[in-house]
Amino acid sequence: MALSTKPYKGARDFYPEDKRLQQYMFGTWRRVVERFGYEEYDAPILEHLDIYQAKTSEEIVNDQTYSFEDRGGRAVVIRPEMTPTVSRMVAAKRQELAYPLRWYSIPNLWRYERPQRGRLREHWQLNVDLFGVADCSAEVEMISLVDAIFKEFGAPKDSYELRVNHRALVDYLLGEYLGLKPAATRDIRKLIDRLHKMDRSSFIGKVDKILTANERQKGATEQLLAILDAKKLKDLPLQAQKQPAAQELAELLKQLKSAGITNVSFDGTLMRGFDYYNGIVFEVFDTDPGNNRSMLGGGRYDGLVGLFGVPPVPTVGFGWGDVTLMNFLGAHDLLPKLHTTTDVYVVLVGDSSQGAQKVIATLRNGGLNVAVGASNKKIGDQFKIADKKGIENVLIIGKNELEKQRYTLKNLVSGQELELDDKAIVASLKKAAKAKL
RNA sequence: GUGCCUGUAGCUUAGUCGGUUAAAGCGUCGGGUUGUGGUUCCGAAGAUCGGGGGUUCAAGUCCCCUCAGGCACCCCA
Repeated sequence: MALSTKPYKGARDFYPEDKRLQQYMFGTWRRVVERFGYEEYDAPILEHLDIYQAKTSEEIVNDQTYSFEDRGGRAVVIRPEMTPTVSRMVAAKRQELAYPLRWYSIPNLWRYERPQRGRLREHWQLNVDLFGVADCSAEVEMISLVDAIFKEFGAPKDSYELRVNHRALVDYLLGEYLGLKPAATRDIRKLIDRLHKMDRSSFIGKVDKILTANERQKGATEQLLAILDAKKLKDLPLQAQKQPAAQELAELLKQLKSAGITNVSFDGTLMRGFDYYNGIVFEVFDTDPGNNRSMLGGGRYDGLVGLFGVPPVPTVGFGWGDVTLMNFLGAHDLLPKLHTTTDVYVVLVGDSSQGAQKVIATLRNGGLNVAVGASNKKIGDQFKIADKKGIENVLIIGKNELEKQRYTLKNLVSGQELELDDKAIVASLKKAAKAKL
């Protein structure tokens, strides 16, 4: 029986052309995030199980992690998300770090689940966190940063939508305003999270099952629907609008507006799955109907660092998956044409290999990326290989060239051929490379 | 974990009511006289039709099982 050539289920091989795209995406992420003053960190892919048990989400920890016992009997997990890890790192150096702390990472994460569109078992995720800012200027920065990344990818404003909500506002509305008990609040919150996947009547049916007869009689169902239908903060009940959480959201929207970010709106149905969020939460949706899941999400989690036995640090962060980003870029025709990093392919004619070494070294010392063809192949074949690899320039080195110390440089795109000495080749190719940028 | 759908050359697919040696495009490889690719022309290789069982004179085609993949749910990036 032959071995399978497929990669592990839900994971991807990255052939050079795939890797090129990945590096484009990661490079764009890095560039913008660093423009906002964020610094890159990293951590091991394995973590202790218990750092997720505290605050992630029950289902992820129990059913969706790759977890095992190591040879020393320790409960180990392949990280399913980065937030607990970075919180652990901050907690470990809680006293010596200079706040606010701006950190980012692009880790690969694993979750054991059935793969489908926009969701694999292994994915890479841009994680950006701002530690030490308690007011909503942190959220303003975070969302501005997200918006700047979209612009850097060339995304038009109508291709994505930012939505915001506030955990404390949700708690107030469900708890104090509607008067629901904590257990019912939690169930309703989970139900709201799935609201857009069902029709209104089945949603109402499920709400009625959670509510007590007394609550239903008092009109809690209708009140809940009215809240969820709110398109703006001003559509909410007056008492709710006076809540600090609502005022914080209003402040956030106001500041984003003056930053020129207008495709952001309040969405009372936005919940987010992780239990650790305690303040403003936000998500970005692709407006293409083919990608109807949230592309990235985040929010405030002030309590997580404190779980490691140090004073808490107010924190806002988000995660953005490479799979959802790739689907987005594809749907909106934003994938760039990417080329090999090799500048020139040397075609050796006959027995010229030894004589060509000096020229090749000169090109490489001059900063060019040079791949060398096999001299036992026919010239036409070497050209074909260069062309297939997408290498734009071919340098022919044979007897004639070595005698004259001038070599034939051919551009495969334009078809133009030049006879130049080694210094002139370096200058010419460097100039061409520069013009491309 | 639950449900639905799909498996035919490396890839994308055609294959009639079950009927002889399973077809095409792309790709790959070779060639169109020995120092020029991409375009073009000629040619070749490449498929036990995912696997196993069954029905039948006859199965790529029908039935069952199984494996793999996709989609949806759950959850989430």
